[in-house]
Amino acid sequence: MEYGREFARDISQAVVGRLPRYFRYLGELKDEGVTRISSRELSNLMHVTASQIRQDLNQFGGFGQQGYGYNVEYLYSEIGKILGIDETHQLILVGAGNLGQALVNYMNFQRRGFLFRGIFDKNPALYGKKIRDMEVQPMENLEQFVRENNIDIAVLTIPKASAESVADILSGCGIRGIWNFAHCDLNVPPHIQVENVHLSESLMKLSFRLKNDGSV
Amino acid sequence: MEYGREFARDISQAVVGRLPRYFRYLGELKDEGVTRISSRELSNLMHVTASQIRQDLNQFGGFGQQGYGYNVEYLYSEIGKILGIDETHQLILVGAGNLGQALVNYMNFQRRGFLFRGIFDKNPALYGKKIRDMEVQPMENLEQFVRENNIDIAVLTIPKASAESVADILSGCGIRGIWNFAHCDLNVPPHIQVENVHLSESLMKLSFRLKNDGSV
DNA sequence: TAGATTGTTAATCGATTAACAATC
DNA sequence: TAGATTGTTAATCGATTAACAATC
Repeated sequence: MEYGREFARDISQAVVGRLPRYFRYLGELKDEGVTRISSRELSNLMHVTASQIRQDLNQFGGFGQQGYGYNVEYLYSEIGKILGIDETHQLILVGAGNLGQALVNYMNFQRRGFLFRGIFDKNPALYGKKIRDMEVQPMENLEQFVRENNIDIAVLTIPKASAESVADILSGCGIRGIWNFAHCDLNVPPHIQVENVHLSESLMKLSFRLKNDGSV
Repeated sequence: MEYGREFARDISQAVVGRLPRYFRYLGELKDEGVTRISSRELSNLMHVTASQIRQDLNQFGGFGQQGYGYNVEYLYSEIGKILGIDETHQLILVGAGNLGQALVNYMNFQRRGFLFRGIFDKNPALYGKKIRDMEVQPMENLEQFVRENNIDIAVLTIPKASAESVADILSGCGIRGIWNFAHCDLNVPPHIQVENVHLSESLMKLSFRLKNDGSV
């Protein structure tokens, strides 16, 4: 089956947020050689209700079979398609600091078809530095590079001060999504998708729970 | 005002998830010298409803004043207390790979009172390596170090294969929270808080939106 | 005081769970 | 076929928004 625009407009963020986790569990089951699983078994494994699993999956179609359950390999592959990771994505890194370099060197993304094609930084001291077979380029090259290499996704690991202006440049040259690690929200046109990873906010949530839920 | 256990049990995750963002905006307003703000103004800035802001804040008390709005500095400081970042936290890093090293070198956490005290790895080649004035230690030292230094939070940047066993060790020696970057869910006793940062899942969500919401 | 804006209750909306008929 | 389990509708629950009286 093929997935795309037509139906997905009204998939709630709650559902989208759970899909990668289903994908992860199904991948592990597949690796363990499990061939079929019922929503009930999966619910025990994942600590969510079987109802929710069936409800979520049925947003995209009937992948199961009454009396049998779900074929693990098939469901895994279908969710992969829904998530769009049956296709490869072209990435660039903007901001070659510690975090940026760590992300580029992180092999797991490549395995899923997220391929880094270029690295940019405004610090001249880094120009030409090789990180994973790519040389850090000056920001001036950014626009042309994105156009010429059909880059889909820009990974933003720069200080918030410059994030907004870089996002503007990116928006203007055909990028489709921004994976934003800068500590700010980005204002971009609606056809550009932004996924934020706000690490300090994540740490603050943990801090809150330490203070409040901790040691009952 | 002091915050803590007694009331916070029933604060929903939705609210907790928004607190750090309020905190960020208020911090910026404070830095800009803004002294007061109404829920309506803040709502325009943050693109959420004024109702939600007032509703969220009133879970913790009445911080505003009718006819006036909220005092920025006061509200900022109160949310800081609610989040528990008026106190310092003692952290260790477990897993001194690229990502782990990047996190340790990231100064922003320190600014908020999250202080790295030790670094551990199971790779002997790294023992003694200095990262930000700390030497990488063998895993054997972990338990004693946590106890002796009153470590609150362990940052887990290790492969999923060893994550569960390390989480078990940590659970047993007085750690209170785990900031988990490993690609798996952790089974820990209920008094231990886990905050997951699943980077590949975040990237998959972006991929989904690229495929589905993209270019209307 | 009059105007503004909160704190809070009530109404709405959406997401989760339960139930069960359909069906493999 | 009988048993199991889905797909899907209906019921419940929780979160968001609207409204407004209280009050600075």
